[in-house]
Amino acid sequence: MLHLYDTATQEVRQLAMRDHGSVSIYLCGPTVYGPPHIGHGRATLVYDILRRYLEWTGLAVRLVSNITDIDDKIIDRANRESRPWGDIATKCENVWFDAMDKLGVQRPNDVPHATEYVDSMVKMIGELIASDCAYVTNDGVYLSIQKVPDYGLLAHQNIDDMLAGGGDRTVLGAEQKKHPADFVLWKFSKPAEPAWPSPWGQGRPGWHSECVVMSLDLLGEGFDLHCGGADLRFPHHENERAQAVALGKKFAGHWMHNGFVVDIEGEKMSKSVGNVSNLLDLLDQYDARTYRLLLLQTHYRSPVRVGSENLEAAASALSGLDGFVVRSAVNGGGAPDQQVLEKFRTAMNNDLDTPAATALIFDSVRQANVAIDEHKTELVVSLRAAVLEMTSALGLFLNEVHDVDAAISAKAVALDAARTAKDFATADALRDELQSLGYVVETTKEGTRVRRG
RNA sequence: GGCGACGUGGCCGAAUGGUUUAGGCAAGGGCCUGCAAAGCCCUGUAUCUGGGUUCGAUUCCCAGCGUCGCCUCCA
Repeated sequence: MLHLYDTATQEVRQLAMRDHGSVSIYLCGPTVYGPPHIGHGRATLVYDILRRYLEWTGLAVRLVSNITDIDDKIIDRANRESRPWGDIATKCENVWFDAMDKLGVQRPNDVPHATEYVDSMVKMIGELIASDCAYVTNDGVYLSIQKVPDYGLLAHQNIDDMLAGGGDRTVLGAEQKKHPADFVLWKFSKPAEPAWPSPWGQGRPGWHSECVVMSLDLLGEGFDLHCGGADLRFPHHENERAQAVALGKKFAGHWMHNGFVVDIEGEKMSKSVGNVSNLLDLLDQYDARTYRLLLLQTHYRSPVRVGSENLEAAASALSGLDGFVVRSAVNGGGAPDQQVLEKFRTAMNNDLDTPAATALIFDSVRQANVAIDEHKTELVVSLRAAVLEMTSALGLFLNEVHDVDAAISAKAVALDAARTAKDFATADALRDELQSLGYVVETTKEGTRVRRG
């Protein structure tokens, strides 16, 4: 059974399932006001790997991930560029899913949008006011965190301590709030801003409300797992939870947070610092699988440097795996080595220990390469099948087919002919030509094999 | 100021109270090869500093130094 670190309890514990045989997961999705950066790529890849692995073990997974399509930043950009805010949200969402497709990240089962849930949020806020957990000020409706007994559970800090520090920061709307940490559920709109009706005045929902309403609507109370980047732990997830607690509803049973992508200096990539790298640029420069492999070689809770050095190293490793799959192709299939798969499960069930899992894959490849030389066909077949099984469980799909066109294949045939005729000058020229075109040229007894490097 | 994470070989990155401390990339030597490439084999005497606990610590405890994160929009 899968054991995962739970941010709420600060321990690795078994992921309990509300419904036998299926897992309900809510993942906080993007606010669509700009291009996705590589940090978004990490989060989505981590949870894509989790999802694929769970499905591989035979579980049914329902993954809900939202799109925040109304937010101050979207409005700001719309104002700056004199464009309709909805236009920005729609375009950014399209760019987002294009990037996800390229990354090989599967679509969530449900993609709720904040704007589709405004009525539900208004209803929820009404309930919170009715139960005296929320109150109206001159600029919106706020949740009173003092009504939430264990507020600070995910932050692992009591409110007083949190407020004691960071005193140099301005508290938004402080003069109207009952407590500095109270957060906005509904923001009254200014003229010309997008607005929805509510009993308290025209406005728009606050950021933290949508996920509560959508997760409870689509997954129901007490769903299994809530995940997102470590920066969402507080205040976003804390505040989501606070609303659910105030409503008297059972919320997520387990909280999972992935670590950051950091820059070359080791600093977190952050929009406010301005050191973010565009995910689309990375996808232009590298095979998308390279990023997935790099992340697999790092534990999901550790920070990871995504720079050219690490990406190049992962690219070389990936090339080796692709080469293996082609080299080890033999006629007739076979069952995967069960011992290897058992080790794989053990690693993955241990808080998604993908570094150990990838080490196992590389070990299996090496053993299989030895078996090829020793003509131990059965072993080759079972190890190869295990490697393909594991990599596909992680969403790392290896190139099983030669992706070379006829002209290139013809050169490989000509190269073999030249070698047979001991015309090494011609053979070397052909090989240089192929290599300069970016191909890896492998000489074997069965003939020259050419593949993309 | 509060809370938390971390400091492992040339680089990345796991694990662990003790005979043989993953894996990847890079490097050197070898096998193979017409020569290469790919693959395989071998090599590098890695655990921030100082104390403590222990028969024994990289691992546990304390202190120090350093890095990073959260406390504010952020995956």
